[in-house]
Amino acid sequence: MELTKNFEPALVESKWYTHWLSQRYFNSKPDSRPAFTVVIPPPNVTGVLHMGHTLNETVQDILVRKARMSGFNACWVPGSDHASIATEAKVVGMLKEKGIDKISLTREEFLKYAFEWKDKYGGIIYNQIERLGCSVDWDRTSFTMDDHYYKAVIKVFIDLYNKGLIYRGARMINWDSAAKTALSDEEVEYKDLTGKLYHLRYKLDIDTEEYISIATQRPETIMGDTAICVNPNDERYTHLKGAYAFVPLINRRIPIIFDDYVDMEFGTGALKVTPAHDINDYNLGLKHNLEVVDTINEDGTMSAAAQIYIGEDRFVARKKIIKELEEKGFLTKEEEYSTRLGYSQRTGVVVEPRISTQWFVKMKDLAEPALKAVVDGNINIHPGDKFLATYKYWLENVKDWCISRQLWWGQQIPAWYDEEGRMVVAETEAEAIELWHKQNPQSEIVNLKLTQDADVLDTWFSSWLWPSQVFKGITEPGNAELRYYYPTSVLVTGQDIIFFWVARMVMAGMEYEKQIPFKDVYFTGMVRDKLGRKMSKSLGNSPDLLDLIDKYGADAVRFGIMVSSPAGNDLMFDENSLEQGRNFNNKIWNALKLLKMWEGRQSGVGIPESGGSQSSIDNFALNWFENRLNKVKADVNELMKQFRLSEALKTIYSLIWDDFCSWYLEWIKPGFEQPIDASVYNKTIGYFEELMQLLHPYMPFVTEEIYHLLKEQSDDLCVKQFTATKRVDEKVLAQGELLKQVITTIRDGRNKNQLKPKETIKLFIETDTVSNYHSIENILSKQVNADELSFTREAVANTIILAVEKDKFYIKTDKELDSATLKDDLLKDLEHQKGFLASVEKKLGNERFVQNAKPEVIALEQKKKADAEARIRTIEESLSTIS
RNA sequence: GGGAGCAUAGCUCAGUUGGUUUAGAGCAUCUGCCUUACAAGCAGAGGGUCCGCGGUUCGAACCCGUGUGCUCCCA
Repeated sequence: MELTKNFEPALVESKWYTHWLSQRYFNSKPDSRPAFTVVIPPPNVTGVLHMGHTLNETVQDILVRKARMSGFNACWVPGSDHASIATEAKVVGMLKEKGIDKISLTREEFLKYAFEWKDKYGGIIYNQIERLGCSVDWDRTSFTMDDHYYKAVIKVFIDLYNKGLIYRGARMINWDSAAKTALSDEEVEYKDLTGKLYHLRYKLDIDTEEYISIATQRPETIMGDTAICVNPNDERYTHLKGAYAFVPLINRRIPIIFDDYVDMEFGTGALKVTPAHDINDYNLGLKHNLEVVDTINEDGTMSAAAQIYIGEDRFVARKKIIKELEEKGFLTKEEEYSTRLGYSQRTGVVVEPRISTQWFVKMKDLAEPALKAVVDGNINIHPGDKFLATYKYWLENVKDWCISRQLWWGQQIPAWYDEEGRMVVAETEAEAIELWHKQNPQSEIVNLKLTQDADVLDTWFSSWLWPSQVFKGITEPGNAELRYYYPTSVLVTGQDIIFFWVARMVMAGMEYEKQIPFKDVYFTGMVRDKLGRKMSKSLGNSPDLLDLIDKYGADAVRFGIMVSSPAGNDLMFDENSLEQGRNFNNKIWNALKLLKMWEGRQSGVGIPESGGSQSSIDNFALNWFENRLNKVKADVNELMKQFRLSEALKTIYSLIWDDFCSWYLEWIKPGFEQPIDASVYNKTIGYFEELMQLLHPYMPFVTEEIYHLLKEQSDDLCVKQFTATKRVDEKVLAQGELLKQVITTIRDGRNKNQLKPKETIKLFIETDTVSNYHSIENILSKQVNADELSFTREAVANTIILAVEKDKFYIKTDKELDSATLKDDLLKDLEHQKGFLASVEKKLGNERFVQNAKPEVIALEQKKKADAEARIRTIEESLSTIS
């Protein structure tokens, strides 16, 4: 079979993904094996996968594939959430393009459009997950608006309401005036910026022409002022007890009130109180029984209550009001002021604090078990040191969660109202009517008409049930699948949704399953661009995943993102690392091509006894590589257990590229057109298979392809089980390291003396331990192109002299040597060695060191000393032969 | 304003209870190679005041204090 010059991913990827699916390798059913369960954090249906998702999905696939190959029944559930606000905005936009106004539709009609939209665009992310090679169980794909899921959300709402953990009330909430809905605290993003502080004077209602000045950032809210507040200890204002002032422009008469909440130092020491538009003012208003005048409509325009600029946008109105205040002499001063503004995470508009009747979840009781689960170590957070504190802080200071949204796309709140506003909470209208009658037994109404609450629930109020409801844990409590798969094994997600999702999932898990939802949480970092900016849709700095896969191949993308992704740290994404991944593919591909060349040129059976130089090479090479492989397998297992996936990948990369390709294959490579020993060939194929297996979780496509090209296979790598690691012979590994070091040192010596690769040398070795070299001398001469190798007891004249540990190497060549350079190098080395020796001697000469240090540490220092002394002697002897 | 984290080679990062031959890797750079698997490659090399200062210790990249700079979370 003719193999292409380079590895070509495109065909291979679709071929194997289709094959894996047809074999149903990714489908899971409960059986006698232990379960390894992962639920995909639901990306929302509005988007495409950005690099952050790519990292997440790759990490999950690595863990899942590794588990699947290690005796676990791996179950990875894909899915997406309905993203209430974002999706509704997109659907409204799409309708607008069609000339349809949302208001002209009924809720049912609108939902039909929304589901159509979801079916059309929601599939994009699934296609991307597939292209990445993710081994998810597609039969289990879940969506937060599926029928059973909808029911679960409603059931939980009713349950929490009946437990008194959900209540309805008027509170100051975060209002998104673009989406026209309430937001939770977590959906508000604060940005620091420089604003302006306007000093305004309010005329006092007294006989003389006297004013009181206040400072505000929001002059457009003055029409909502219902008091001016000063500190009772502020002597500037004590004479104003019981006085009134007039709001500029509209002349409303408002009282001067006294409260030590006001900071005397800030601004003018007088505060305008606008209870409808500021949370602190609201609280102040409650305390002092102030009127609430809401001057801003739900779309962010001025309301009739504002009396002026009615219908104008709040920011336009601000400009006009400032101008008018200035013209009429109320504006006395403007100053720069650094402040913080809240923006809606979903629509980007400035969030308006607004008094509104909404539904809330009481968080305190739910938070306690969620906190305990993590503090007690039942859930392990990785990297723990970094996020444990954040998690704890949030739960210890958690506030009630506003869960109602003034939207249609989502689970409609199961609360029902009669004409007088009396409310019952029930799943269906019929149940609601029944309940209403129970609660109002004296009523004689026959044809009771109830109206359902128009609002829907926050998307996160459905996502928090995810680990349990994807197995129908809420709707069919305690079912067999739930018992098998729950708690899930590990949750992989971005640190940015630790509150939105992780903490709340733990709450829901503890409340409904009485159990943690997952054993480990692995937080990936944020993906940033080369300039360190977070990749985001709005910045447009995230590359398109499918483009990257087309350009480099899925394996290379997976490699690139993992190799630069230390656990929990942000990663600077650079296409450079994908190139490295592609090159790695080719390296492996070329190793395959080399083996294919040998396939038809095998000789003999079994390794011959000592004799031919190649067979002695083979003996050592096989022995060494097998040990090396087992060592790395054990290391990789350990690293992966600790979620150090990036390091594990680097370890495998180096094993394949350096140990296997650069060293091992070169050692066993037969001479030009020479045959390879059949048993060596077969063992090498076996090693190659194991390497592919080790790498498979990271790079599934190229490894599966090569596994099948190596030889006729009866199974697929994808489900091939890892074998136990064997004991490692450290002595062989050490000998291998010595060999590598000697080869490198001699090659360096050759280079420095400008010996061309083709020029042969004669190598003399002076060593106390000749036996160390017996098994490796043939490899050595092959690798340094020596046509003669012998051992010597004394220095050889007119040679390049090199040293590794206590052994000396003399390179004899026909070429004239540059003795000056040689001498310089030796002198430099001598200086370094002497410095090193001095530091060791100083340590050993320190009485307190000898007294306090552990014996093995002292022994080590003594060995360092002896070695350094030996090296110094070698160098000095060498110098004397050059002179 | 409160809290957390980070600072090691040009870049991105390892460095696991303080002692692993006076700090390691990948990428980038430089030198030499079109050697028959691979130039998207091979063989080598150079490159560091472990952020500054102080302390603990026989011994500090590592522990403590402090300063500076950056990032994130919360108000």
